[in-house]
Amino acid sequence: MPSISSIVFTIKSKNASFLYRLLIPIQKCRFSIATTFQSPLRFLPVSPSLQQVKQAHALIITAGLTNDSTITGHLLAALALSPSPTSSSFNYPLAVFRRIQNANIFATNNMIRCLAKSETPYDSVALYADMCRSSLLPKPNNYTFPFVLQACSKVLAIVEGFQIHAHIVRLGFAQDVYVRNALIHFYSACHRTESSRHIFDENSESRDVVTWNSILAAYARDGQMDLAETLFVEMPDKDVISWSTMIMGHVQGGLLEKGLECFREMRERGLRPNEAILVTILSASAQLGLLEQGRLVHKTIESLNFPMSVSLNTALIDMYAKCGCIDRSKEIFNKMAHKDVWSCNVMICGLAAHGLGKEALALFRWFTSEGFKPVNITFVGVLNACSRAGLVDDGRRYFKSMIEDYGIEPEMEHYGCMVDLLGRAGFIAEALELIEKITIKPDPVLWGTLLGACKIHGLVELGETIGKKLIELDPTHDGHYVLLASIYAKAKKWEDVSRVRRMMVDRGANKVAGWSLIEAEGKVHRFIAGDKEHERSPEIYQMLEVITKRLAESGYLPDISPILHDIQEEEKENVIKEHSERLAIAFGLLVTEVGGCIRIVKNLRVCGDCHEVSKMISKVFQREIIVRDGSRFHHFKGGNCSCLDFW
DNA sequence: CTAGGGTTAG
Repeated sequence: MPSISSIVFTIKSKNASFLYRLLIPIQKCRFSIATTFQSPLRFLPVSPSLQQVKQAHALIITAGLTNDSTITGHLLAALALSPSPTSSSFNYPLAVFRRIQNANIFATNNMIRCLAKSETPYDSVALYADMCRSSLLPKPNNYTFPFVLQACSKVLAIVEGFQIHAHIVRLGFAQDVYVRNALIHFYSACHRTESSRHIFDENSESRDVVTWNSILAAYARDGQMDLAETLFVEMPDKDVISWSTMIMGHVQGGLLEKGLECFREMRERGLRPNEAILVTILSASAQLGLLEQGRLVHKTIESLNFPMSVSLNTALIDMYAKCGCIDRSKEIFNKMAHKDVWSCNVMICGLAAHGLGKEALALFRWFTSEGFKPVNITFVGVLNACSRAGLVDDGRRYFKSMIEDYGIEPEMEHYGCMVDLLGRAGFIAEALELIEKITIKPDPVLWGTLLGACKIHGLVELGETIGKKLIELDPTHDGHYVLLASIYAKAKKWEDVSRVRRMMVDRGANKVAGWSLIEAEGKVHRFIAGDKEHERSPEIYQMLEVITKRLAESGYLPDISPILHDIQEEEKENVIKEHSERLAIAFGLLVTEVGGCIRIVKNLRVCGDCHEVSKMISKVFQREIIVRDGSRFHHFKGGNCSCLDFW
């Protein structure tokens, strides 16, 4: 290693930018040695650490080159590309920039770039304004605009952006691809999608992949995926960003299947996904509960030798948890060398959803002992865990601790957890008191939760009061009618049941159609109640008969209370028998290997009778059945359920 | 020296 003085000597005797050669480790270079010797700039690593930049800076100082515009410009460029924050307490790049007496355009542009990436991007716009009016600063050129527009996009400086657009036109940079791309991005960030499109259309010659990607992103941000799709098909060459823009646009817009399909198409073309795509696709698989799809993505990650980051591991943990394999989630989580708040939150929430309240709380205790700081969502998981495990005292304690020890303002979700926890455990008065204490407008969801508690505890009168109130509040929400009806049904008040049912029909409440899905033979099979569309429908109905017969032999009597009362008794039994999850289970028994696990995903909550039947099937047919319903997991095994019939 | 997506939890 040469001494500093010899380096300085070398620099002085050769040229200033030669020092990069000495500073940057060879293995971090972007290009081969042969090309790097021709251009010293290329010795910069892709994103230098702050320490590396400071080493370079130290050498610049000792070499007496702090007034050199070009070398300082390179230093500022390195700072802009550095991943570490450079402007927390004092502005390091600005201090460097101020050392130059007559900054050239190169150094000034890089200063604008640093400010645009800083925590105060508006300063970037301010410096641009200075450039325009001060004779001490150079005039903007084509490189200036992408940087300053990036700042405008970040802080949504619409008016300033408009003015800058005018400058661009006046100074004759309106045809520059980079400038145009930056403008499209700026208008998109300000939700001026039509303006983005206008710039895109203005010049069909001056376009590159980024131009196309920018307009795709503009439409995706605006939720206009149909228009994005049209352009996506039209565009000449697509890169990985084009695909990721489309995939993420679909998934974020709720078109989960579309996102998966787009991913499949990309893979068929032999393209390598990036991390954002993989995380998004795992999230889509998780939301849909498609375990096989999720597993396929996991295998893809492995076969690509993709580097496993914390976020990718977190996405996998979440996917396995939401697809019913909480054990796989635990495995991945335990193997992770580095964990963060997010991965722990996902794990805590996953454990809670699977009814593993005690494990969730144990993890939370580990989490705090490791010095992680819990956030609002952490407590949603913790309170849910308490609720599922029936740990009322712990729940009260954690709720208090959240506010007092961690200074987290409770949100509606936290109150929801508390009302659920108290109501479920029978502390109805306390739950009521809590709802009434909340000064902000009480959420119908909270009352709905309490209504659920009334159902569990058979509180007809209170349920009636709350139910009526809720129906009045939102007559189009079908869930409230259903809950109220089932409260009446539980009390065998059949007239009231049919009255509420009729009311629901008359007022045209948006009834959400219930469905259940199961993955088998590489396909997703979705059933609705009484479904006869499936190609193996006859066999499925035969299987239902077999189930009914074998359950009857072991003493099962169907509970007809949850359904319409004004139909004949036998009919009722049939309607229940053909609930979508029953069809899915019957199909599962047909197609999965003997003794294998059956996994079902439902959009609504499991009804009491289906819950009972699932338990019985798990015993009589000796099958593990895992059902993900609208709010939690049920693991049926040997005649029991993990939710302990408490849901 | 220029640009684009920035994902994941309730």
